[in-house]
Amino acid sequence: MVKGMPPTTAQPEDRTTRPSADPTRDRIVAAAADLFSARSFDGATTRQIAAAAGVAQPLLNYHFRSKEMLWQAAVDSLFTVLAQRMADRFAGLRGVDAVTRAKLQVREFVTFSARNPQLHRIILQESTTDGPRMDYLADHVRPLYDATVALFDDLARKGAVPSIPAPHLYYILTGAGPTMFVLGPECRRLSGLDPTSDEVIEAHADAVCRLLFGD
Amino acid sequence: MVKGMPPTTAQPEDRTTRPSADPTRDRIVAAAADLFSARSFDGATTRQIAAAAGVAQPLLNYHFRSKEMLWQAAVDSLFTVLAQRMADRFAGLRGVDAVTRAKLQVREFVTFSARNPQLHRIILQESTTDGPRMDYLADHVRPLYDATVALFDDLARKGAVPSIPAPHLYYILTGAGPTMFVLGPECRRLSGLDPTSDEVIEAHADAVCRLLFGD
DNA sequence: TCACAGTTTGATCAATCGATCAGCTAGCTG
DNA sequence: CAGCTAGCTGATCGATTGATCAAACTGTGA
Repeated sequence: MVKGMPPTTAQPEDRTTRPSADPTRDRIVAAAADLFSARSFDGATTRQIAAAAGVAQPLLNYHFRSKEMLWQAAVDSLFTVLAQRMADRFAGLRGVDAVTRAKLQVREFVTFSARNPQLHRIILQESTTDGPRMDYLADHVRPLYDATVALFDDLARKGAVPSIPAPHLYYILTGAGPTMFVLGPECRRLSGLDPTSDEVIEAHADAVCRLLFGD
Repeated sequence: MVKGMPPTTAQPEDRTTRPSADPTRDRIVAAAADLFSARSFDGATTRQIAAAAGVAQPLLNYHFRSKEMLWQAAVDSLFTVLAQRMADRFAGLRGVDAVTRAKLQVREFVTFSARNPQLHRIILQESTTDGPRMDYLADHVRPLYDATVALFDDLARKGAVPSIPAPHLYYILTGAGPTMFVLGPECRRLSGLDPTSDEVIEAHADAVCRLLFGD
């Protein structure tokens, strides 16, 4: 039973330039993120993911030990992209006053979630099941939640947003921002708008900021 | 796992009924609505639904021809309850002026979605897959969408809500209202609030109305 | 009373799921 | 060169899926 030892976890310390597994791994993770977000954990099959990545199905169990751990790797990559994006945006606003910076951060959140609805979809899926995968997600979301709540508390003190308890404001923002894009297919059918177009995304960011900040 | 050979129905009243199908059918539909919303179409198995309804699994194929049609029956029942609830609320507000009536309707929508998140969860699940089941849902949502857009257009003309294009306001409302409760398990972990408690629900309805209507 | 029809169930089907295993390939190492 | 090993695949496993079928139960009408 003990054969070639499968790499247990995703340790970036592997400096091997062998037949280089990393590109293949990345393709699998990207395909997994897409299919898990589109069809949910149960709905996406390992064969579909393998086909989308252009590899054989057993390779998923080779690189990741199970479907569950492949899901975790996909979630990790999505959170990494989101955190990187928000950090970049924050770093680029060093000199700006707090309220203007907050407005731009909200805009960034809306536009990012419009073009990357996968993470929101996965969180919505797992939140209904409420299993151990929800624990995993909550640990990733918590830093973002804490930072956002602190931001809203500060803005409310400054009078920039209505004095609504921060947790409620948080769920109003995370609902009002991405829902139009998470429900993209529905939105297209009902309103005729294309939720992937730049104009619609900008208009929605305008709407959310207008409602939150008053103008 | 109670599998008595006599019918396992724990019904205290067995007076008149022949094996009439309707009560059993209703139990199956209710169990299907719960499990489909909690675990998605693929995640919920027909055996789980049958067990929750207290019947054998082949009975689902007897009353409904397939899993797909059972899902449609569950969706129908959820939409029927929602439409009935909103119609009742609307009928009870005959003499009230338009703006006050709109505020109370928004409150009703928020509190209803808080206590009945199943429908929102199902729509969110299917919107990511975007298959024929999304067509089925869109046809049910369309009347609600049209009515809400017309309402927002009227409110914007009256100056009661910010002059934001109605489709964007619609998705802001359908996002800001139910998301805290659709993400109930996440909300409990991150904020410590109980999204099923009356106080939290009322506070969220306050917050949404405050943001939409300004006061 | 008895046969009939609507309900319900246990047994079981083919299909598909995630996972495992042995074996093939290719590149580095000595 | 030969040997080794990480990367990868075809074949296949047991478990579970939705669905089907014959048989059994039960109240009702004749």
